[in-house]
Amino acid sequence: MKLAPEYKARLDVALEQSGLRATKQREHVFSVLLEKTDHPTADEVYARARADMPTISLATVYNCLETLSASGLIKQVNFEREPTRYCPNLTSHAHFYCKESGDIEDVQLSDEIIQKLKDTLPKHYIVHRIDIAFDGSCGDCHH
Amino acid sequence: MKLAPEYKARLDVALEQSGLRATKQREHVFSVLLEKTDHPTADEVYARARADMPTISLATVYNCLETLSASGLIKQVNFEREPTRYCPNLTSHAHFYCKESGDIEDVQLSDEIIQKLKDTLPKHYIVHRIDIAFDGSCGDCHH
DNA sequence: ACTAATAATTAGAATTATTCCAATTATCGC
DNA sequence: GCGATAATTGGAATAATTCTAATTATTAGT
Repeated sequence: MKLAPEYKARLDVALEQSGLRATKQREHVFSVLLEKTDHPTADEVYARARADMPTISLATVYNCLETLSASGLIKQVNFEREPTRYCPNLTSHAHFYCKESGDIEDVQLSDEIIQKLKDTLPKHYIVHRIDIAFDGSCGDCHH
Repeated sequence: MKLAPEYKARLDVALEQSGLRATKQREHVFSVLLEKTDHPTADEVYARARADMPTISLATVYNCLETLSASGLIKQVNFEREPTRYCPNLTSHAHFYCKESGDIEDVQLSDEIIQKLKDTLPKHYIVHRIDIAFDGSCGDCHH
């Protein structure tokens, strides 16, 4: 679970820009998210992080997820009332949540459709973020 | 805070179809949501409901909001980790959340754009619900 | 209307995800 | 390496929501 040099560099730059320190824990939590991009919850990240860093605390996992989000390295994803999930995919995308399997899939969105959505708003509105979540079944997972 | 006959009829039909009873509390909670469509939270609905029905409990408000949602009379709206809000607008729409004022606005969406979004998914996917939330500032509210 | 069966309401306890707190430990610039 | 500052830690606290068990209301059948 070592962070590839390109991601390590990206992490250092992003934290630096936010005036935050690059700690072992932040690096490790980032690597956990990059390793398996299945949108884990904080608890799941905690469980995975402890495998290699048994002394990390849940509070620190929450702190790291928060600082990584604030630095723009990861995104938070919310579905209804479920626990927040975390995602290192920084491109414009929606999420498809399959009720049958519980899997969450990234759905790439074109700039065009994002623009069309923004165009539905009054012109002077400023958009900081668009969240798009599909609920349904992907049909690939009859169990 | 009396329910207009058309809404009373709609409520009765929808509850009937779900095999649920039309109780005073369900009617009253529905009327609270129709009266001011500003996307109140359960706590806010509770406060407003108590004005005319002082004995209603918070648990009942949650129950009513749940059954009204399940019967398709209202929708639940979630923003990030904030408490769930409730909305009697049943048309296809997104929500715009203004960080400055805290106001939530309905944004009508054309069938065309909804279809375009669905088209980004593999053809065999079945969509039960699409949630679209904008975060930003509406510019109308500099305070 | 009356009764039995079932469903809904109620108040409060329980749960869950998350945040806060105060003490300890680590990091960074010098 | 040292001192200042920031981060981590474990546990307590919080907030929204759900659960539970007892009471009350509604409905269908008589």
